[in-house]
Amino acid sequence: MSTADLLVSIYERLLRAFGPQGWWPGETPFEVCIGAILTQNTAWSNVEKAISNLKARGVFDPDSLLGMSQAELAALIRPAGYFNQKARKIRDFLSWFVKTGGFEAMEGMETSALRKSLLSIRGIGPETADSILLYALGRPIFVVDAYTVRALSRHEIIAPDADYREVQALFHENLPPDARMFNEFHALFVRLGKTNCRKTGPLCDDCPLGTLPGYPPVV
DNA sequence: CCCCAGGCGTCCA
DNA sequence: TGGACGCATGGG
Repeated sequence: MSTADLLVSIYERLLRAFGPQGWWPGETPFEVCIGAILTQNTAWSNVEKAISNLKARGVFDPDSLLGMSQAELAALIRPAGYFNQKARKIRDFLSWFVKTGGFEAMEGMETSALRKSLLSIRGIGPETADSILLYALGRPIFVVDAYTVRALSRHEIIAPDADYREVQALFHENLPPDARMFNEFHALFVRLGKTNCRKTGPLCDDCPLGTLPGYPPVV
């Protein structure tokens, strides 16, 4: 079985097991950007609390958020954890966002150039940048996260210590650049990880991926 | 009490 | 380049 067929097979199994996930769990591209920063190494339930604090205050827009002090912002996003760091990250992102010209300007930028620009923002790393590209802007960029790496490595498709670029290349080089499919695929990895793919111990016997027997490690 | 969550920057070899 | 560490709340 080719690597491409293997990846498609995984996608189909996850989709059959869990159904469409309907990501991103936010209403607007702006909310995706803020959520992507807030969810860094943090449970989504905590991010929801932080975002609802901002909405309740009526400050969930670039100008209002930039208009308050970093300490005020930090207090509002406290439930999301790392609140001092994330307050600075949000401010740095929003400064960039305004300077760049907002979503209208971003739409006009080439994906690779936009990705580089996002990565130049302090606090925006590969996963956060790619989440914005895919889920806020609909670019065909595959998002790699801890769940993705864990699932793939536990099924011996990648090495446990494979780096971000390597894992992303596995998808980019073996699947058509379909943003809708990348969207659903990554969300399904998260869905899988939340219940079925523990860090250690035996593979779950009810794993939708089964044992995927006989596949040599790809990477 | 423990462990973990949809990372990232810094420091140091 | 890459491994260790700090950042922090809330849920199981």
